[in-house]
Amino acid sequence: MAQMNNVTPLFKDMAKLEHDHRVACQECSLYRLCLPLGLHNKDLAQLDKIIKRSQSHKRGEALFTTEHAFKSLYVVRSGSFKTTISATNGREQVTGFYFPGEFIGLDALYQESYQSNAQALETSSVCELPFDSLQELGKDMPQLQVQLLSRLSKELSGDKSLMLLLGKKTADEKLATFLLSFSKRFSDRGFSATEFHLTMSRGDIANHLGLAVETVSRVFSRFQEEGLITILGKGIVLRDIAKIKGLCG
Amino acid sequence: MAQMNNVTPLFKDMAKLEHDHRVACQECSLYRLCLPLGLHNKDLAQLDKIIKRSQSHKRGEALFTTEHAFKSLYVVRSGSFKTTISATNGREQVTGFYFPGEFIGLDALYQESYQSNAQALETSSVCELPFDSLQELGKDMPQLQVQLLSRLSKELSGDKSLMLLLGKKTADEKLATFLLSFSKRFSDRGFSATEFHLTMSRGDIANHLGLAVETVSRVFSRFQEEGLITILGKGIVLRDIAKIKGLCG
DNA sequence: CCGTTTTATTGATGCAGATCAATGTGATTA
DNA sequence: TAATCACATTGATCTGCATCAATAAAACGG
Repeated sequence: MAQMNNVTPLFKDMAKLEHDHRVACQECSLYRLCLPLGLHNKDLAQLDKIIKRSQSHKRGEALFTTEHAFKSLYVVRSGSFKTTISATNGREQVTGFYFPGEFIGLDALYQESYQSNAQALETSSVCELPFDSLQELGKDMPQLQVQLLSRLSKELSGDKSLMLLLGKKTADEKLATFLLSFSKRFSDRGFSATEFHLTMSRGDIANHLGLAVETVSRVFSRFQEEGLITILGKGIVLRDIAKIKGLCG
Repeated sequence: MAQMNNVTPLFKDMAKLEHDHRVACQECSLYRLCLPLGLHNKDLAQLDKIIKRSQSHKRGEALFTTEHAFKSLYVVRSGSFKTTISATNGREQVTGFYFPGEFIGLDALYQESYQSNAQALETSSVCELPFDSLQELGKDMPQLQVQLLSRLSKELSGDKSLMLLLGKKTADEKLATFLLSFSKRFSDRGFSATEFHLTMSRGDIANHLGLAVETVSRVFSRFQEEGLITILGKGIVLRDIAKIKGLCG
């Protein structure tokens, strides 16, 4: 944990924080953001046993797709991922971005089949939770179930906000909201709330927010002219958070 | 159950199906769509004990709002509801419509506070599940937890599809998708897949799909001209499901 | 390191759907 | 059953953002 709180250099992003893949939950820097929160030591040890700590996934590599058989839930360990779903005609929607400590695959529980595709945005690693084992474990560990419910509920709540964003907000509001949401998530993880890297492409951002790439570029440029932010390629500095907040609608 | 499967008259909507508020889960016509599915008799009896079967809510009445203290989850028993969230500036987004057997309030679990407002669209009733009791019960009833997880996951999955709809679909595609989703939900409940009542206003539909009321009206009218549907006020007849499917994108 | 490809920016134009406006229709109440 | 009110339809106009087009600047592979 110390590891994370001490590191907030300019544009040092989370991918840099790779650590030993085998470190147990107790020692993991993500502990306080992650599933095991609130479990007793004994339970934690049991959970620890079923977790597979996978090798890293390279940028662009799929963690899973809707074609794969459902087997596991995943928690991001380092790096970042995006999830997408596709319409029959090939159009895609980026349904979410995922950072360390966040769950991927929760929408697969119902039907026990992946409903989306998950792809690494940079070199990233995950903790794999085989669903069978997790369910088995859950039978004698109500606290674990509660945690899972809580995670699902949190994502649900976030998705409802995204519906508001997609359905009712202007391009400016969408991007302001997007920037603040990232700011919050980075700062929750011990990083700067005002300076960070966007690990995804402008295309991914645009897609996620229901905009065209060109619009994202233009709005970012204008925000910069207006002194709200500074853009350095994928790096962003928030210069006036108050004003950005005012733009969220 | 018989009750529901036998009833598919033209435009007889679900509100008409009101039944004794005190009927137990075992005898409830919604059993096979509802939470208790898969519970043993003994567990079911226990669940039954904590459920409060509320009096009916009139059209427009709030089931809960974000102002209320979180206390319970709800399952629609008869009628229908909508949920909304509001932006700071007063704009609202209709985040969902809910029919018998469907859960309301799942996004409140995380934070244990209601994140949305729920309102009856017609005279409706619910089964109230006090969260404390539910959690208590869940400790010795893993199957119940699994059911809850499954419900949450289903809603999550639906919301992701809605993100695709809101972010990437045209007005025609949105409305075609909307009509088919309702067709499916009605037919799942033993009603006609081709003839049903829309219990919500055009405004609610428009809002939910990220459109203006006028657009909804216009597209419905054009769909009618093209022989896809027939409109009789709030009543809808789907005349060419295949073609409507083709329009969903 | 250079050539190639991908991604991002900036400008010019077009259009789907919003907004504005007027009228119609069905519900509710007295 | 008329009066009122909320909701729905239809037409005319406007606009935010998409799309098209042309560079520019990174990222990548050899």
